[in-house]
Amino acid sequence: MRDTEDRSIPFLMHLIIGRVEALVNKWAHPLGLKIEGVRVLFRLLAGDRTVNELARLTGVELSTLSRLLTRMEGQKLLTRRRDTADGRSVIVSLAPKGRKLALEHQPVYFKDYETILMKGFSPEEARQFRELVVRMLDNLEESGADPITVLRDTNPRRASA
Amino acid sequence: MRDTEDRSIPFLMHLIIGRVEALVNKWAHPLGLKIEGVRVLFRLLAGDRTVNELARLTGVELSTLSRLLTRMEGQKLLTRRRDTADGRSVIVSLAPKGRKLALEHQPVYFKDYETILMKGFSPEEARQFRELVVRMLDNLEESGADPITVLRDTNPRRASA
DNA sequence: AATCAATTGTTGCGTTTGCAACTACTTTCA
DNA sequence: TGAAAGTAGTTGCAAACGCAACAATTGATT
Repeated sequence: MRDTEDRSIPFLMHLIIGRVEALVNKWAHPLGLKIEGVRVLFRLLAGDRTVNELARLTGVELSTLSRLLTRMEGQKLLTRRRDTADGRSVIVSLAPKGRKLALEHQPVYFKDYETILMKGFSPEEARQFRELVVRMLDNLEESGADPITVLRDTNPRRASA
Repeated sequence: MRDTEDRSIPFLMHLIIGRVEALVNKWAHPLGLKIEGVRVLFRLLAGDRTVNELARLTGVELSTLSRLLTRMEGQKLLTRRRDTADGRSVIVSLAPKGRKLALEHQPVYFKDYETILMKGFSPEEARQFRELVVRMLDNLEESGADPITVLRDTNPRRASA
């Protein structure tokens, strides 16, 4: 007998994400990072961000992120400085070492994991999957889940060097 | 400027799952459970399981699951007993209170979250999405990720009462 | 201007996590 | 049969987590 849960879409997606993130973590381990750290690096490649923005954009809880940033600062991957325009905010930027790492790995990274997942997908299937996923996010938002700000992201503080 | 990550399929799915599980957790909180606990209950509805099987089927790490089971046993939701046939295994069964809870909530649960996600999907779109998700799981497995045993589940130890 | 509300980021604290070590039991195979 | 290898489950431990409380700053209201 087969449980109902077996073919539940949220559960299957949960499984997929779990495996993908395990793969990414294994990949990122030699760099001294976990997947959240990788996400932060790649985000910053587009430009500086406040801690809050990073939290929204990466989906990492604020206090967790704060501590993660402390660690990554210790690894010389990024820097934090207080915003002179708004004294509450802290602006996070890539340090040279972090930029190098991000630039080196970003292109492969994104391509690889999508390639694995979508192997054997026709271009039309890939396109449609992507569209359905975005519609799911919209549906979620309408139904009272937390807003998903990534999809209407604002510009970073300062473009990447 | 828009980051590459914004439209990365794994990241978008990560966001979806995060929101869905937050919703489920909010829903499950009055029951004294979190989403993993809910999954365990629903699994057991189909029949008894060893701890190992439950871990594979729910995607919860073994030691985490062991402790979760201890808590749920304390809540009188389930029982544990050693397998007489194989003295290493522990068989987990629903207690009356847990069965009641699971029976009450399972039908709504699965329907609800899929309904939210797939709102506005045509039957054809829903069918195709499901198919593509399953193909993703297969792709993952081929590419060296941990096996995803859920899709070829064996029978439970003993059918549900 | 003065107060009150709201926002940003960090830290304290109790809980939870996952790895590794461990015990207990079973299977293998020489 | 009897050691060695393998498997199931629990627990110790250090690290990580999220909530709530907090200080610092800015915005709104009068």
